[in-house]
Formats: sequence, C-alpha cells, structure tokens
Amino acid sequence: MGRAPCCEKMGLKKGPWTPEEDQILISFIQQNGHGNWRALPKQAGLLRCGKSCRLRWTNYLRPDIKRGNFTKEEEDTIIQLHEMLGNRWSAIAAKLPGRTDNEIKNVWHTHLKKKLKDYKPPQNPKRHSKNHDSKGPTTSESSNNSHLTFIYTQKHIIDSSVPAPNSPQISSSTEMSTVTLVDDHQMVIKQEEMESSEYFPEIDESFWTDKLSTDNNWSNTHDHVMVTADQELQVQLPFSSLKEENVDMLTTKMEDDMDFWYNVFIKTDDLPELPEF
DNA sequence: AACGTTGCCAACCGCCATGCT
DNA sequence: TAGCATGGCGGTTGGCAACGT
Repeated sequence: MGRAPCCEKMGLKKGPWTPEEDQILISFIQQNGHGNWRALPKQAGLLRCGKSCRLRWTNYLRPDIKRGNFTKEEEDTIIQLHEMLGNRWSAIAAKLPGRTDNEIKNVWHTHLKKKLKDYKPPQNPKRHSKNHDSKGPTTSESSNNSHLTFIYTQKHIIDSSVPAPNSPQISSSTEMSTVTLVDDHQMVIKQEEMESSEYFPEIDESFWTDKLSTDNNWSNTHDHVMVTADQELQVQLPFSSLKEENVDMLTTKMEDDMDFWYNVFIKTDDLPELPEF
C-alpha cells in the first residue's frame, strides 16, 4: 500500500532530539496527554512527526523510565525471558518495569548475547529434525504452532556443602514445579518439591539422548508432577508423557549461586488435556 | 597526534494489527 | 466489509565516543 513514512513530509525534523524539544514534548503531554500522536506535534509546536514524538516519549522521556545500567537480576531476567519469548522485546519489557523494549533490545545485542554464549550449553543439543530448520527463535516457532507449548524447567537446588554442579558427587537435589502463564500460548513449568536422589547430571547431548530416549528413567522417575498456574489452577502432568518426541528444544542452562536449571520446550500434542485458563 | 576500528545507543524504517468510519 | 488512520513492534542504521595502532 505504500503509505509514505510520516517523516517524509517536508519540513519535519529528524535525528537527535534537543533538550528544548524534549521540554516542549514533556510540557505538552503533562498538560494535554497524548491522545493522538499524529496531531500532537502540530498542537505542541514541534517540527517532528507523531511517530518520532511517540518514540521519544516512550523510550526516553516517560517519567517512569528507569535509566542507568542494568542490574545482574535484570540481565538474568532478560536472558530467561528471551529464552522463553524470543525476540519479543515488548513482552520482555513488560516484565521489567521502567525498561523499554528498545533498551532491552540494545542490551541484548551489545552485552547479553555475548554473555550467554559463554555459558550456554551446546546450542540445540536435542533439536529434533522434524519440521524444524536450525535457525530462528524457538519461541516464535512455538507460539506459531497450533498446539500449546510448555516450557519445562528442571531446577536443582544444590546443597551448598556439595561440590560443583558438574561433579557427579552431588548426592541430593530437590526439584521444583510451578506453572505461570507467560502468554496465551506459553507457560513456564517448574518442578516443585519432588525429592530426587539422582546425581546432578552433566548436561550435554548424551544426557538428553539418555534421558529422553524411549525407555528413559528420567521421565518415568516421577510419574506425576503437581503444577500450579497463578496459584489457582492445579493440574497433574504425567512425566511419563515427556518423551523425546515431545521435547522441542533444550534451551539455556541457567545458574545463579547454588541453583541450576534448564529450559526445555515441550510440545503438548501427546500430553493430557489441560483445563482452560 | 592522527587515523582507523569497534561498540554503544538513540532514532528511524517498514511492516503488521487494530480500530474506526 | 473494505479502506484508511493510527499505534505498536522488531530490525536496522547512523552518529558519536572510546579504544587501538
């Protein structure tokens, strides 16, 4: 349809905003709000297009914008959410009050992508060949699927007295499980309060081959897992359903202090029917 | 000191979804 | 229901500063 970019109109300024322009925009929005971005610059006396005004406001001038470096917690959150949501920056930003999608996108591309490379396990160790090519965000694929996609998080809480996670000496762990609704198509599942005496495994390709093979002991170890959503819904998922063909992709190994967990995208085609949320 | 390279980040671009007429 | 206007989103770009040679 070729609608011309609004800024192509003659006489409209582009490029960095001046403090004076910022002040005009802030004052106008404080007094009048921003009901119509297209009309706003004319009303405010700015030689900018509405789109530029909106971006400047939402990304920089909004009073609730949190400026400054990202904390480690925020970075971890972004990494986790990115594993779940892919490049859905606005959805990620919604989980980080005061941060904008643009800012998060920049941080991801400049810092976190590199950081993640350092500790990410071998990319896509169990990415099954069927219906998937080898690139593209896992979640956008997932959310485009007609079936629900679950993200299963296996979390091991390690006793501080035991050696490092890669060591086979770890003698006990507790697995946790909860479900939170991420969006219409995704949930995060964590195991909850399930005793496990298995060693904390070294995660690599062979781990998933072993664990997810048809006769794996992992999925059969815990027959049912209680999961909750928003503290209201409780369902039981039979772990025995988690067979290799259900697992879309192992994503990131996450760690902080004593905790380690792994995200796994799980197709639910063969899982039991779940109640409506 | 001058020049080239790299990294960062604000801003822009184009597409899509939604709402209105 | 179609067409248009607008807002929102993700990808990309361009300018600037820091750093290296």
